Amino acid sequence: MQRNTVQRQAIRDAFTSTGRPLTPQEVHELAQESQPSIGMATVYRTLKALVEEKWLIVLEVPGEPPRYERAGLDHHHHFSCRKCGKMYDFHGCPTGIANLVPEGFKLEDHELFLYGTCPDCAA
Amino acid sequence: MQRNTVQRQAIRDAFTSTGRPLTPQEVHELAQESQPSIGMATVYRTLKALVEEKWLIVLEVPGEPPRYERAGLDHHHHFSCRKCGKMYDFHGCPTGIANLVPEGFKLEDHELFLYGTCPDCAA
DNA sequence: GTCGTTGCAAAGCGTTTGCAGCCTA
DNA sequence: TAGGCTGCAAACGCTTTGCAACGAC
Repeated sequence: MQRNTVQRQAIRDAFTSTGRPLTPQEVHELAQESQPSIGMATVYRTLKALVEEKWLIVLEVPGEPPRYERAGLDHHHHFSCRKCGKMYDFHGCPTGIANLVPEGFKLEDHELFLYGTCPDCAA
Repeated sequence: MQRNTVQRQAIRDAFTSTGRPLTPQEVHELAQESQPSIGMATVYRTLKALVEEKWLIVLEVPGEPPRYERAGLDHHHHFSCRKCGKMYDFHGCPTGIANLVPEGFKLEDHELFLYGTCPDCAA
């Protein structure tokens, strides 16, 4: 990512203005608001480049297309609301994860997804 | 699923003999051991049918193709080996998951994925 | 014999890549 | 001006679907 083009600025703006994890589709639609002729290939190439330079990270979600969000957040997990589909960050980890793996398995990392209802939808 | 064909029996055998979650690819390879001419289309169609009749359930994994495993198992989670890509079940849950969610969120379910090295690959 | 099932090939669908022209530095 | 970047279209990998032949009941 050596040159600062209007397409790349439009993609970065999509993240800074929304402040939530976005799918490539969402990025494309948001970027088209300022750059109507931008193509999906550019979106994918730019997302990949922004991940490589650690401006974005990939958020893989079970059963959904990958989302991208701003890098630099602390270790956290995600809560997915089953009513509105929005995804929220939460901090902290359950204790004793290391004790769960059977003999012989070497644990390196973990990923926890919580599902339920968010405050907005519970009201 | 009205007729019991040799192809369907081969697919069911793949699950009963391995006892772990399988990708469509793995199912195809295992089924080919007894039915070499079986096609991927049949695998996909049969997996879909077995899910509909609740003999299998779909296991969606972040960043990986979906896997299928026997329905009716106890509550459990999954360990994914980063070397060979195989997925294993393990039982038990970390404690205190309910305490992680912020005020106002209603927790209904959770999914935990562990990543590391399996005993076969650690050797 | 019926008609559910199969294998093949083609079609979809989201993502990646090749390429000629564009435009930033 | 050089060469990184873009848009288009073709290629790709995985999954689904159309269809004629097959075979379980």
